[in-house]
Amino acid sequence: MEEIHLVFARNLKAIREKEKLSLEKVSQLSGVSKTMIGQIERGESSPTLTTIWKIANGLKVSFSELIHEPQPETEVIFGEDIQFLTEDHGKYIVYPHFPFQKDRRFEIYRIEIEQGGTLNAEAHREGTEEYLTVFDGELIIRIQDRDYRLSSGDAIRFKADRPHTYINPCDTVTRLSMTIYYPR
Amino acid sequence: MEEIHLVFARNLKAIREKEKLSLEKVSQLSGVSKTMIGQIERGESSPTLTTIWKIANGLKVSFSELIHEPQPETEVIFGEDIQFLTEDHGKYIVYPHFPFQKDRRFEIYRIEIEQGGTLNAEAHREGTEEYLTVFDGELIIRIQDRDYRLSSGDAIRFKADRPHTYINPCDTVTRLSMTIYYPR
DNA sequence: CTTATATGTACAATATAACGCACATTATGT
DNA sequence: ACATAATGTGCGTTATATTGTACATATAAG
Repeated sequence: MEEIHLVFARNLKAIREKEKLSLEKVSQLSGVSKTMIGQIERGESSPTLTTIWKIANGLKVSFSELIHEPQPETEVIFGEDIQFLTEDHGKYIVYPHFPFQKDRRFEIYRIEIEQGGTLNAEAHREGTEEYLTVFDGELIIRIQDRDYRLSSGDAIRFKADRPHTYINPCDTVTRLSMTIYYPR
Repeated sequence: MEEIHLVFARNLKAIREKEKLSLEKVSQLSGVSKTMIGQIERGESSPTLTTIWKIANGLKVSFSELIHEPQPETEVIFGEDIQFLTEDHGKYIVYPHFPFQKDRRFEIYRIEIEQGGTLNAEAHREGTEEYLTVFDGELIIRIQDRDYRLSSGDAIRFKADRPHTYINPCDTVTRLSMTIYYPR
């Protein structure tokens, strides 16, 4: 996921050049200093909400035009490029393949749990659902004192707006796909 | 026009309370400090683009949900409440009745020009148009060496993407309505 | 009532956004 | 070529966004 302020930077510069405006002109139109406009365009600064507003008004463009990242029709994410996260002393590894995007309502992760690895997850927002598919090993999902044991090839859907626990009961690694859906 | 960060503040607090989340929880979800969340909600801070992003992601809400100001069906603007601007040593007074809004494409001002008042306006963006209606006095609009003289009751539309000048040639005040339209 | 826990605010310290000015470089005109 | 203006960047200063800790108040538990 590209840094948001770099998206902003690129969009701002594109709009400015499309309108054939100088930094000075944008500065006058928006009431934001020329220096700051330059820094923002170069991605050296993450503008404040009020300055974003000033710029949007000065340029007569919508907020979303400035933060919109053009989505390619096809997108490839290579595993080695993903910045993963770990829990439970490195035994629980999360690969965020498709993080949340405002216009979608879900995000997709890949999870690896080493032998004996465990993770206690807090309750998510009301109505949130999780969809898990196990690819390798065994997985126990504990939800409200109920245990569900899944093997490779199994899948489960459950309401994630309550605490739940992921457990790898075996001595082999467990690998699974996780999709989280946020309603509304 | 209400300050944008106050709109953000209200929306954030509304969403948080709707979800029954504490400041602490929002902090964990977003990775922004509890203190900062509190300050933003109280309108004491104008958050940075990156923190706006963090909050939007943590709460799984769209950017626009946080900056959207619910528009009442009917809105009354009292002249005395308007913060006016002056040019030409106070002889040219601007009352911004309906400033630009992203989803609209125009803004409406009321202008008063004292006797002998003059304003040289820079060229606006390509395609911009102005619609003027004179209510009192006389007005001369100078566009590319052409003078257009208007009296009370007259109106004019012209392309404002070039320099133009407003002149009150009389010894009485000139009052007019100005609508600026931004294409695309 | 007392103790513990949670929730929101006040405060001091730090990081960084924002500004004004000066500089280097590039266009523009004569 | 030269002067002039315009454009974008570097720098020091100021303003403020952000954080962590401590505090106050409320809420729940015993």
